[in-house]
Amino acid sequence: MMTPTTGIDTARVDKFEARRRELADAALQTLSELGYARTSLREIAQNSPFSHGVLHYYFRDKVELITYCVRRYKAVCVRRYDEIVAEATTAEELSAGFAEAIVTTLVADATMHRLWYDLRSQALFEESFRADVLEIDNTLQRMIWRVVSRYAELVGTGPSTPAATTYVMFDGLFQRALLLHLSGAETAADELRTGVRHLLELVAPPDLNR
Amino acid sequence: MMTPTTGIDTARVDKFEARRRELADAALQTLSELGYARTSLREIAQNSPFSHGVLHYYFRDKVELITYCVRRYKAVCVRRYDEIVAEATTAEELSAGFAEAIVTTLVADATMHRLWYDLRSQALFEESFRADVLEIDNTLQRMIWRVVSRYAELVGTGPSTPAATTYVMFDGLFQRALLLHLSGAETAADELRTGVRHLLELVAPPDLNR
DNA sequence: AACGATTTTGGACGACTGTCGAGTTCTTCT
DNA sequence: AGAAGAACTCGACAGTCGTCCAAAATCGTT
Repeated sequence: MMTPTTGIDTARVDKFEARRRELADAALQTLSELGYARTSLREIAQNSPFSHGVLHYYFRDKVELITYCVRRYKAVCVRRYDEIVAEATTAEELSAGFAEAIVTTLVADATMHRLWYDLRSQALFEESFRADVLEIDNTLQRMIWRVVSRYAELVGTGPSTPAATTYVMFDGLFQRALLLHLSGAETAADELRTGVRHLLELVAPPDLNR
Repeated sequence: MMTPTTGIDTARVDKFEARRRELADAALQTLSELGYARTSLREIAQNSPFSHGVLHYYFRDKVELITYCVRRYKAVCVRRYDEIVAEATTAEELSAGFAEAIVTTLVADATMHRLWYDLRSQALFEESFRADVLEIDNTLQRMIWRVVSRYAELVGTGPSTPAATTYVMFDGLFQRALLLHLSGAETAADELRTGVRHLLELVAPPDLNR
C-alpha cells in the first residue's frame, strides 16, 4: 500500500521547490551577467536575499544548481519563443512579425541569450550538461520548424530544408548578431532582420508554378 | 637616425617569440582539453616542459596569454581551412571534397574546435576577447566565401546569399555537428556531410536556364 | 507559551587561483 | 676561465573557491 500524499507534505514540497526556483533565478541573473567561468556560489547568493550557505541546503552541489538553472532557462526560453510564433494570415505578415520578434529579443534579452551560448559551449566539455543542452536545442528546433512550416504553407510550398538544418542556420544567424550587438555594432539588429527574412525565403522558396 | 637592428637582437627576439609560441601551444593543448573555465596557469605549465613561474616571464598576465593563444589558434585554423579549399574542376568534385574535408576536421580536431566555440562565447562576456574573435570570424567567413563563390562559378550561377549569412549557416551546421559528435552520436559526421552538400546547393542553386 | 522541526546564518576548512620576487641555473661573450 | 645577463625554478602571498557544519533564527503545531 502506498503512502498517501497528505496536503501538508505537498505544501512542504511546493515551498521547497519555490525556494529552489527563487535561488535558481538569482543564479541565472548572475550567470547571465558574469558568465559561467566567473560566477561563484557566493556571488549568486549576494544577488539573492540569502547567504551563501543556503545554496547547499537546496542543492547538493554546484553542478546540480547549474543543471537546475539550465532547465529553468529552457522554461523561460520556450515561453519567449512561443510569444514569437505569431498568428499571421499572410506570408509577408509572418515573415515581418517573426523577424521583428527575434530582433526584439536580441536586444532586450541579450544577456540571457549569451548565457545560453556559454552553457552550450560548456556542454562541449562537461558531459553532465549535454542532455539538457540537447533537449533545449531540440525544443528550439521545433519552434523554428513550426514557423518555417507555417511560412512555407502560406507561400504555397513545402520547406526545402530538413528541420535540423533549418534550425542551425537561424541559430548561427542569431549567434553572430548577438556577438555584434554586444560589441556595440548598431547594424547588428538590422542585419539580423534582413538575414532572417532572407533565410525564410531561402528555406521556403515561393512556388513559381502556383 | 634609427637604431640599426643587429643580428643578435633579432636572434634574441626570435628565441623569445619561439618560446612564447611553445608555451602558447601547450596552453592551447590544455585549453582544448579542459575548456576556458577550468584551465589554470599551473595546469598549462604542467603540460609543458617548464614550471608555472615562467609564464609570467613571457606573458604579462593570464589575459595576455589567452589572447596570444587565440591569435595563434587563428593561424592553425587558417592553415587548416586552406588545405580544405580544393582545386576542384567540377561542382560535384568541389562539393564532395569540401564536405569530406569538413567532416574529417570535425572528427580529427574536435577538441580544438570546441575550444574555439568556448572562446567565442567568452567574447560575449569579456570585451578583451572580442576584437580577436571577430577577426577570426571574418577570416573564416572569407574562407567559406571562397569555396561558395567557386562552387557557384562551377555551377554557372552566383551565390544567392551574402557572405556573412552564408558563413553563419555553415558555422551553425558545424557547431551542432560538433556537439552531437562529442556526445557520441555516430550519425553526426554523416549528417554534417549531407548538410554541407545541401547547403551548398541552397546558397548556389544550379542555373536552370543554362 | 512552548516545543520540535525546518530553515537560515556565517564562520571554518582545505584546496586552488593569479601573481610576484629572490634565488638558482644556464648562455653568451670577452 | 670568468663575468654579465638571460632564462628558469619554486616557494610565498593574498584571495577566492566549493563545501561543510554547529549554532541561531524562524516556523508550525499543540
